[in-house]
Amino acid sequence: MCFIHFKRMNTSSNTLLKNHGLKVTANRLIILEMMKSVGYAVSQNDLKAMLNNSLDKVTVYRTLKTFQEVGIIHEILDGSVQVKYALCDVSKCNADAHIHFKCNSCEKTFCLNSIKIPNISLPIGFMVAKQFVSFQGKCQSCS
Amino acid sequence: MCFIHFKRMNTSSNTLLKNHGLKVTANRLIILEMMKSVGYAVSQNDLKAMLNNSLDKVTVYRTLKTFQEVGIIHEILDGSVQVKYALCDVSKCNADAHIHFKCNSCEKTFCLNSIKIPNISLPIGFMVAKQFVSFQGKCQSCS
DNA sequence: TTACATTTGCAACATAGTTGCATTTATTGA
DNA sequence: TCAATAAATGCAACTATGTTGCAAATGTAA
Repeated sequence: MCFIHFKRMNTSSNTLLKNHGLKVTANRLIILEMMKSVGYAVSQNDLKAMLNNSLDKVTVYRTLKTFQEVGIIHEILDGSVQVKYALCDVSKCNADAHIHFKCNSCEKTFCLNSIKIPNISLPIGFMVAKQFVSFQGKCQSCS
Repeated sequence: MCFIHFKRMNTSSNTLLKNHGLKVTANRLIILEMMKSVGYAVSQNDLKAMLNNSLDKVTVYRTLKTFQEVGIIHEILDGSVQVKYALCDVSKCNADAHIHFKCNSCEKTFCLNSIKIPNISLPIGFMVAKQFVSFQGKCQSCS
């Protein structure tokens, strides 16, 4: 296998995993690199296909779950059937909750990291723990 | 069957269907009445269970799809896996896009019809067709 | 009341997500 | 450097959800 190669290839992915208390494995590095390079949100299946089905779907599933738990990636619900995932911009994902956009032409979903969710006040008694904001339409490249 | 009974039972559901160009059937009336009475958003499966599995899941699926197409109900993405649906407040659902709230205690999701989605400007080139805004946390009754 | 188009339920299939378990792999400390 | 150990991986099998085709049942309009 080529895991030593991978380990040396990208130090930042390597330390990213370690900093979150995860073991550095070939699969985790491959998935991380792939998510970094594509630049848009991917589903479990997208990832598997992008990697030419070289990984079992369960491995992808559990890797994404783990990454999400430790805060390396975050979940995105964009109105399509599958859940998508994207890398967190900074360590604290929730601290700068941003907007997501799904293009109905190219079918890609991505984070608009610079567009923060505005402050919306709810009736008394509501306690907000998490916010989901997704828009659909046409992205810059497609319009 | 009891469809004549149902037809007479609730005139408003009856005319609601007719006004949207739909045939008045027993199943449609039952689903409509159920959604009116529960007061929160339901998934395909929720509905089927609430009706004691008396309807086939395909019927529920197609009925919800039809209702959505004609604008009787709208889709809600609340951060859980399944899509949920709720009755539209007025005929034009999109015209007054509102916020949704999912309570993590009672697990109910509902429309906050009075809280509109604020204007969020995106970078030039983005065309927004649809907006999904959901908050999670504790609702009034549970906090 | 009949004719016709639509709706419904069944069967079957498609897709996504999930668990248990045996094997493989990474990390730690000697 | 290597053995011991805990964690990660792949396979098989399963659950839940969403979807289509088609024949039978039902609603609507004339």
